[in-house]
Amino acid sequence: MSAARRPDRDATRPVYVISVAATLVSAHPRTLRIYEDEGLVSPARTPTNIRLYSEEDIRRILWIRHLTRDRGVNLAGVRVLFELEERLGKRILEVLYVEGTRGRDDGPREPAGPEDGPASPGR
Amino acid sequence: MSAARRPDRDATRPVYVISVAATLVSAHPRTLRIYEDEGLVSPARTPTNIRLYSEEDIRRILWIRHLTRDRGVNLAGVRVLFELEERLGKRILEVLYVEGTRGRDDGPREPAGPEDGPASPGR
DNA sequence: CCTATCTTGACAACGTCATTGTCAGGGTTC
DNA sequence: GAACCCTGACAATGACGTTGTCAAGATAGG
Repeated sequence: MSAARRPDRDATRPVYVISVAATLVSAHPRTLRIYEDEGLVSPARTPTNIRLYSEEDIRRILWIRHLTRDRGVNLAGVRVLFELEERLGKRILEVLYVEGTRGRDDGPREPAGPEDGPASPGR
Repeated sequence: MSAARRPDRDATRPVYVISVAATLVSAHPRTLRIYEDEGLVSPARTPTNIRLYSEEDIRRILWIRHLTRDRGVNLAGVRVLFELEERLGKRILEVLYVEGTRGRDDGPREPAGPEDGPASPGR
């Protein structure tokens, strides 16, 4: 599983409908719609207006979940952080994970995000 | 010394007691103590345990006020932002102000760099 | 000495927020 | 036709930010 190296399996490819996406991030569909209303994530839409989340969208949402649940940051804070990330180039948040995983064993392993390991939520 | 031109006017010099500091940032003394409990600011203390805020402390607090009141960020978010700033070296927050002046010109001249700029919140 | 201000700790009120949940009326998918 | 999606609304729950006060004691300055 998780063998995604096919070119056609782009992480930006919209594939998950909201119920699946919600399951993937352990949140209520309602919550995902709220994130979208708040401008924190922008899933693609089918020609008939159905939301489709890509792998990147999922990762971005996992960032939001991490920041809000583990760090106690509210959505306004998440917005500022994303805004900052967008302005300062890329992954500045990744720096947080190094500390977020508490424990000083400088393991070169992946920051171990909520699940797969966060990658910059570039939209 | 490599210090500023005037040791007497060092921005790190502790001078304001809590009531004065509270007035300067338009907050209740209680609020400043909370900021300290949250580890967001660390004013110096006299040998007899009285809090003394420096100009830098004041600026740091003004940042907190701006982020919380104008941006809606909670204290947990402020903590993450400060942490990020500390880790990424310099004033990353300053970037926010460039955009912060967009939309509503709330331009809080106080917090940002009316004098020297955010001057990394230091500790 | 006296009075104002400081200290910590507790408790509370007020408004806001994050999240989940549901109900409605209607469209889409298979 | 059943299961899912859409938007919009309303609400409950728990937590947070800020201000405010009360207490009992230490400190500063005239």
